[in-house]
Amino acid sequence: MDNPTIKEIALRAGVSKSTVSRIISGKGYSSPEARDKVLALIEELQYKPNAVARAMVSQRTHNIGVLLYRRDHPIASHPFYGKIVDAILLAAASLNYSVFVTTDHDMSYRSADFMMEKRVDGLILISRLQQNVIDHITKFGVPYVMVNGSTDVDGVIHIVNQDEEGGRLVAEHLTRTGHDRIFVIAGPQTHRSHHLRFKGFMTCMALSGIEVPEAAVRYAETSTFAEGYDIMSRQWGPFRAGRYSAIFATNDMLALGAMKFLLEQSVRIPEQISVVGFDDIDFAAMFAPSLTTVKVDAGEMGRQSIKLLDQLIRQEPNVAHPSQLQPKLIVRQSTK
Amino acid sequence: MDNPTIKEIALRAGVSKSTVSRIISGKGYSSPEARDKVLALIEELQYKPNAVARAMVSQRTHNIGVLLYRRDHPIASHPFYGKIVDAILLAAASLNYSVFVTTDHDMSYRSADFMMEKRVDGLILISRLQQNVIDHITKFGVPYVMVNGSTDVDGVIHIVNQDEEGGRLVAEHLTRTGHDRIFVIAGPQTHRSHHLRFKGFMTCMALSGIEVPEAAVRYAETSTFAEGYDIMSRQWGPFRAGRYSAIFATNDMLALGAMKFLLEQSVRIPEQISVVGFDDIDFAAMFAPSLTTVKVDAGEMGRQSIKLLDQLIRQEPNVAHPSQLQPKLIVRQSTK
DNA sequence: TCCGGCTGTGAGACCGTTCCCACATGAGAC
DNA sequence: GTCTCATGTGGGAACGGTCTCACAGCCGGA
Repeated sequence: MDNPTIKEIALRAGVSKSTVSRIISGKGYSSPEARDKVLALIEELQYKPNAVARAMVSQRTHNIGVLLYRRDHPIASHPFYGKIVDAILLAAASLNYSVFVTTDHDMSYRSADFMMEKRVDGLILISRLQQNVIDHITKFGVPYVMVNGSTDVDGVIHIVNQDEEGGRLVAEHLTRTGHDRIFVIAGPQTHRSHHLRFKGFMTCMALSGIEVPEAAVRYAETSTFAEGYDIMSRQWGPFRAGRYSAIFATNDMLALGAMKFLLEQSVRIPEQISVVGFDDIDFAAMFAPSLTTVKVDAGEMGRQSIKLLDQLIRQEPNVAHPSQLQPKLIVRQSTK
Repeated sequence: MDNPTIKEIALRAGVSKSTVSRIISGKGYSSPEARDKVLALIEELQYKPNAVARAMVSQRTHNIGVLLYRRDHPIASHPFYGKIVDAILLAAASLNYSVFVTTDHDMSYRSADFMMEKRVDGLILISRLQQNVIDHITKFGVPYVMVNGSTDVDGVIHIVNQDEEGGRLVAEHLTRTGHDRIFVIAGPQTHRSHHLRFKGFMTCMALSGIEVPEAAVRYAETSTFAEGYDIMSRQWGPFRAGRYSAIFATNDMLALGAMKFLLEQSVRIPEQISVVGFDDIDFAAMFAPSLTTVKVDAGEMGRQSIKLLDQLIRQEPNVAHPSQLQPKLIVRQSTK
């Protein structure tokens, strides 16, 4: 039942464990006879090298940790972050890394410390990590990259979308399609991406000479569907009065929540109100009507993150900081 | 930069590594003076025990592997399986397990073998694993549990929903609300849950004396949104003619796809057609109109799976096979 | 003939823990 | 005064690999 060891193989093959090791790793000399015998035994005994023992001597586990911060529940199943995780999993496998996925709550150091005990080769930090957690991790001296984090930290590889540009794309699309009374639902401004999307949008609107008054902006506490729905329900008065012709929400969840409320009030989208979101989560395309949004390439974020992390781990000389990802406007049924 | 070792601590504290080890583990004797000194050094040097070395001697890694099978892309981000993974992650952390998440494609042994090399303490298999993969894993002698797998395997702990009962709930709900012309979209019948949901539904309908003719059933190749949409678009003729008053799809994705198509044809839901899904993924509640469905407690599945796996790992004498989870009908806007 | 290089092999240190065992000290029982 | 027993400590094997080193043959060239 127990896993056979290299010693076991050596014993049966009548050679030393050094020889077996050499044959397995393929470096150093070995005679064809020894090779055949050992290889046959490996097959027969279903020998699987013990990665723990290997890690012990090589000081490399070939494991990496993914840390997600969670406040509002969804984590792996989050429609956006889940996509990043998926891409990481796939890309990591192709580079022979195994991935610990872990979700840090209540901003403790617990998961991070845990990953350190496990001696991961590197870390990927996703979403909003508190600054103190980042400082804590930095002290370990383990390579890490951030993905779509809440803030930029100097010198840290940070994979992000060109969110400001994305905001601009939205403004452009809405103004070009004739909207000038736009309501904005701005997600948590403490988060880099919500902030920049909002900023990019506002800047571009100002440049177009279209005013977005203070009253037309609502700041959301969270970036959830429920929050979008709530905000819209509280704004129902002005909307019924025809004050606005379009809505921009800084992420899809907020946009969909808002849409849901409007549809329940029998508002026709896009005939009466146009809606634009941001992220292009799967559900954006599935909603009825489907949501016009800005695509953030979560898959590419995941792939880049582990590619860069791998370079850091292997200590490649000059790891290029990645360029920000290009957002892309996706026009669907919710705008006209 | 390098992590301090127990030896380092011992040297600085002027004691042997045995003593340090004893103090850290808390078993065996140690003097208060030694304890103070060692504990202070641990704090000062930020000593973190090396889990790799620990695993080496204890033959327990405290790592578990989660294997997901993926054919159609979504994995961690899958609205249903992602929920299970989330619950696993949380529950595992509370039992001090770290979790490797891995996604097996093209039914290879690769991920499974990889997990074995990493010497995980146990495995959780989610969704459709091919029988040969299961056999392969069984040979390792590593404890594992299945969650919502495609087939029941004898003697294997398998955490599933009472899908047949769920199908019954749907039939009951639809007949009670006066529907007798029901169209069914049945997901892949090779998958246990789709099959049982369908079977439970049909059995109950037959008992109610309401016929569901062959022509009113369409079998889906996959269980995706796109498939639901496609199937409905191909059935548009009969629907337009008013042939059916309700739809039951064996999961939410299929149901939502179907609804999306109907809404695009300006069909009013539920006034003209009622729709019922199965799973209660997050989107079901968010869709407009929100979807009546049967809730499958993915969170509970995740929690049970690691609880049971832990018992298997710790070799507790009699691990009770879990009872199937109770499904619950959730009536929302899509039915009347 | 001797020497150097290539081929093939095994002994043993090492990675960072845990744990068993030996041993030393002091107190209390007889 | 010896014999326990509790307390405290350190040495060293073991876990399963990798890797360095020493060494033994053999061949060819000087």
